[in-house]
Parts: sequence; structure tokens; C-alpha cells
Amino acid sequence: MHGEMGEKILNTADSIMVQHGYSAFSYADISEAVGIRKASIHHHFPTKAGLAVAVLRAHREKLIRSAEMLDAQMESPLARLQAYIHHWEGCIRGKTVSFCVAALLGAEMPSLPEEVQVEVRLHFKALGDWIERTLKAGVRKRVIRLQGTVAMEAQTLMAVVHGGMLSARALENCDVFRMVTDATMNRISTEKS
Amino acid sequence: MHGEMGEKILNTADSIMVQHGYSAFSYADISEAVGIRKASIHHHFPTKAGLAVAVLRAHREKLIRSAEMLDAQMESPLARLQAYIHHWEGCIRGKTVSFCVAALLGAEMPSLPEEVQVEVRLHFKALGDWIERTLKAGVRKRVIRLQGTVAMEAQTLMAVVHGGMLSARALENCDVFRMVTDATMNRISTEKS
DNA sequence: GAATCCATGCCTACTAGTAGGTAGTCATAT
DNA sequence: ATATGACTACCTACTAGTAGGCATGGATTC
Repeated sequence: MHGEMGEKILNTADSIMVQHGYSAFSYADISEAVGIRKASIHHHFPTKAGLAVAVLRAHREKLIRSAEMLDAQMESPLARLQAYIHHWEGCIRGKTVSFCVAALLGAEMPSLPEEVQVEVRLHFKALGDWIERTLKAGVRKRVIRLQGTVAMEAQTLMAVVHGGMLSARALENCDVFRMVTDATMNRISTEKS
Repeated sequence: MHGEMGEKILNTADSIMVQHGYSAFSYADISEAVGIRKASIHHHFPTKAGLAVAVLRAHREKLIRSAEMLDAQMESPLARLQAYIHHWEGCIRGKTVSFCVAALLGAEMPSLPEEVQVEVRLHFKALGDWIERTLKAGVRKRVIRLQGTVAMEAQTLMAVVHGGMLSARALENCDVFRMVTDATMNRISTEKS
């Protein structure tokens, strides 16, 4: 469906949106970054909202694919969650991708075109569902011990990850992300801290 | 320092920024909302960055003032934290102010003027410090029991609150905020859940 | 095999609208 | 008399999006 250039635009749009959000990124920014004229980007992605939707869809598909891979490759559900969190820690530390696009757009929700809002909602749903499934599996395998309901703990873990990202960005200090995620993972782990 | 109109502009800017963030709000929006011409707003607040700084400063002063009031009026540190969280639950539910301005701008950090970034950082610092102090007092009074270090737990609580706001906004479901904050408060409380 | 057709991809050049910000005028109130 | 606060009118820069031209290259047709 997309050509080589289409993909290049998509990736560039992703990395720009991660830095600046939806309203503060423009076709001109992408144009300069990929070395193509502004109008040519409209050829690949006619509207800004459509481009954002494409970016979010790709992001969600990547999330789902990665989750499936983790599920298949790692035995321990606890280790899978840890891998997910570790992935983001790496992203934040190697500051090129210092935030989750969907989470960022979640903050901008009220000023987003409806079609974009839908994709953001889908991401939060998909992520929450995977965490919940994984927590459940961890409880079954006795590597995870929860204090509240699974839904509660899944939403809490997601909130900690996103809130941790926010703090890391605001304080310009990646350690805070590790701190809060470590605390949370230690809490739900049945192993000794 | 500010006249009556200055305050009106400030409040309006606040509520618009809470909805749309920094880059997606304009002097024209405020102009329409307060019933004054665009140029007249520049008379009160010459630059957009300056206006944002003023909004954040007011917001932080209000936070500090409220925290001092809570500290003075409520005996239990646990109840103080609960009051803070309850305040936000009310804001989110009565959807007029559905987010913390400073937290929102924290997400936009990389595309913010430096002067604004400073204020955002100060807010995160101030909030984190108050939570940490309050947790410490709660531990002393044996109404709060922590598993990790105080700094860890303070940052975690802040992350849960901000992450919960994000989820509530993204999923358009305020209950998720109550869910994650309840879970967290129950966890650190020494009372029966 | 050559000529035609048509889609792809990029371009220049443009539009209407909005952004933040400025200059200068005028009324009011101290 | 001067400062305040509002105004009209304007500026430059940038926004998303459009129109139409030009090259390529792979099919189809004669």
C-alpha cells in the first residue's frame, strides 16, 4: 500500500510527533527532514489527521506484534512486563524517542480530530488489555502477586509507566522513570526485592 | 500587579491551556472568550510565553497555598493526600478542568520556550516535594506504610495521578482515575482496605 | 518493435486562513 | 498631564491544502 517514501514519511512523522505532539508539528517539518517538498507529502498523506492516524495505527500494530513476540519468547509473564518497561527505559535514555506517541496525543485529546482520537483510544485499550492478560498469566504462574483486582493493577501499571514518562520528560531526568517502574514491578513480583 | 482584566485573561488562558495545551491555544481564542480584542491581550501579556509562565506561576502558587491549608487543617497526612487526589477527581468529573496545566505542558516540554519549561519543572519539583513530606509525616504517624524509599513512593504516587489523568482523558472515562488512585492509596494506608 | 496510455511521484506556485506581535489612536481616570 | 487600557489596522511568518506541470516506467495496442 505504501511505497518506500511513504514509509520514510511515516517514520519521520512519528519521530517528530513524539517530540512535538499533534498541533505543534507541520508538513514543513517533515518536508525538511525527509528532503521532499511539502506538496509531495500531501501526495502520500492528503491530510494531517490521516497522517496521524497512519502513525498511530503503525504504532499500535508494532505494539501488538511486539507483545505477541514477547508472549511467545519469554516464559515468565513478569519478565515480559519487565521487557516492555525496559524497552521504554531505553527509548527515554537514548532520547531520540522519549515518549509514547499515543500517550502524548492522549494529553492533547480535546484538540484532536475525531478520527485521531479514535486511534488514541484504541491504543490505550490494546495496551491495557495486554497488561491485564499478562498480569493474569503471572498470577496463575505464581510469579506475580496482586493486591487489588487485575483490572485495577493493570490500569495502575499503565498509569505508572505513562506518569513516569511524563516526570522524566518534565524533570529532564530519566532515572525517575526507572525509579517508579522498579518500585511497581518489585511490588507485584513474588520474588524477593 | 495585575488588574481585574489581567486576572480574567489569566483565568481564561488557564482553562484554554488545560484543554488544548501550549501550542494549540492562541490569543484569538482568549480574545473571543473574554470579549476583548487580540491586541489588548498583548497589552496585558506581551508574549505568549510570558502568559504561559504567568499561568503556571499562579497554578503553582495555588498548589502551594492549598497544600499549606491542607497541612494546617487536616491532622492525618493520609487524609491530606486523599484530599489532594479527591480534588482532581472532582475536576476530572466536572469536566471543565480535566487536567493539570503543568502536567499537560510537561508532555509538550520539547516544543516549549525555555522560560515555560522552567516553570513546568518547578511545578513537578514542588508537587513531588509536598507528596514526599506528607508521606514522611504519614509514616511517622503510622497511618502510612511504605514498601520502597520515600522518594520512590512519592514519585510513584505522582506518576499514578498524572498517568491516571492521562488514561481518563484518553479513554474518556473518569472512573479509571479513581480506580488507580484508590488502589495506590489503599496500598500505602495502614487501615484495612 | 514502436507508439500510446496511464499511473506514480515529485515538483513549482498558489490559495485562504491563522499565528504572534506591533504601531499608533483615542478615551478615561487619577 | 500622564498613565492605563482599550481600540483599529496592520505586519510577517507560517498553516494545511490545492492546481497543474513534468518526468519516469510499465502495460497495452497496433
